[in-house]
Amino acid sequence: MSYYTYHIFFRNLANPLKIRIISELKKGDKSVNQLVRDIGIEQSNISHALSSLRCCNIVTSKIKGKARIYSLNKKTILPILKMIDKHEKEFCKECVYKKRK
Amino acid sequence: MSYYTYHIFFRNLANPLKIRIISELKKGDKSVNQLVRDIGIEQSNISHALSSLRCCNIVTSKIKGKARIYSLNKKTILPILKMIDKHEKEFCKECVYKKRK
DNA sequence: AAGAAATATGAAATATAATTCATATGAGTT
DNA sequence: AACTCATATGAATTATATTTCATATTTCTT
Repeated sequence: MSYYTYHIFFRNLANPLKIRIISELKKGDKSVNQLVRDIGIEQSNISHALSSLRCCNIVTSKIKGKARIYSLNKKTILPILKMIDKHEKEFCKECVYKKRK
Repeated sequence: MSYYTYHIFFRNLANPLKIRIISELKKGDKSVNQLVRDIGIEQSNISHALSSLRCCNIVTSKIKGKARIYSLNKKTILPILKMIDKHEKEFCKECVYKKRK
């Protein structure tokens, strides 16, 4: 696969807001407004983030009335995040960066 | 796990040069100079990238004579990259971004 | 069809990350 | 200890990504 593809995909996971959105969508499907409320970040910002997640099929969406409901592509994303958790436990017991923030 | 941790980890995979390095190290362990030659990017640039990969334990290193030999942490990285390949085949048959570059 | 609610989009401003260049450090050699 | 080769590091520059703000679309409601 091209380096560019990885780049585009992982850029989404390298962004705290996008990870935050993913984490909200783990709990269940949500509209943009619900995400705005739950995360406390302004709407256009959330929309931009969603559009980037959508373009890699990390999330999908469907229209419901006036709203657009977003769902997480759990099949791909959950195992990847789980792997990183495992990696961290195994290899990053006392990494420096864990101390920040 | 903290959003910050994901951020730090995935930033490495969201960078074409770092992915390039990972891809070289798949083939086998290499010194900095070997990477410089094989990738054709200047030394300090490679070193900066390696330092960032090292800090997440995506690569490890050991000294051998004057050189420092880098190895890929295959246990974590190979399955993750494989997953993305699979994700792309399954969900991104005609994504727009694939047309670029 | 006019208005309102929900979301998306574009462009400018800002923040963050990558690259470059000069130089430091460290390990082997003479 | 001085020299050389290999690598690392810091700071400035440059490139890239994110945020913000204004506004456009879309769909429902009346």
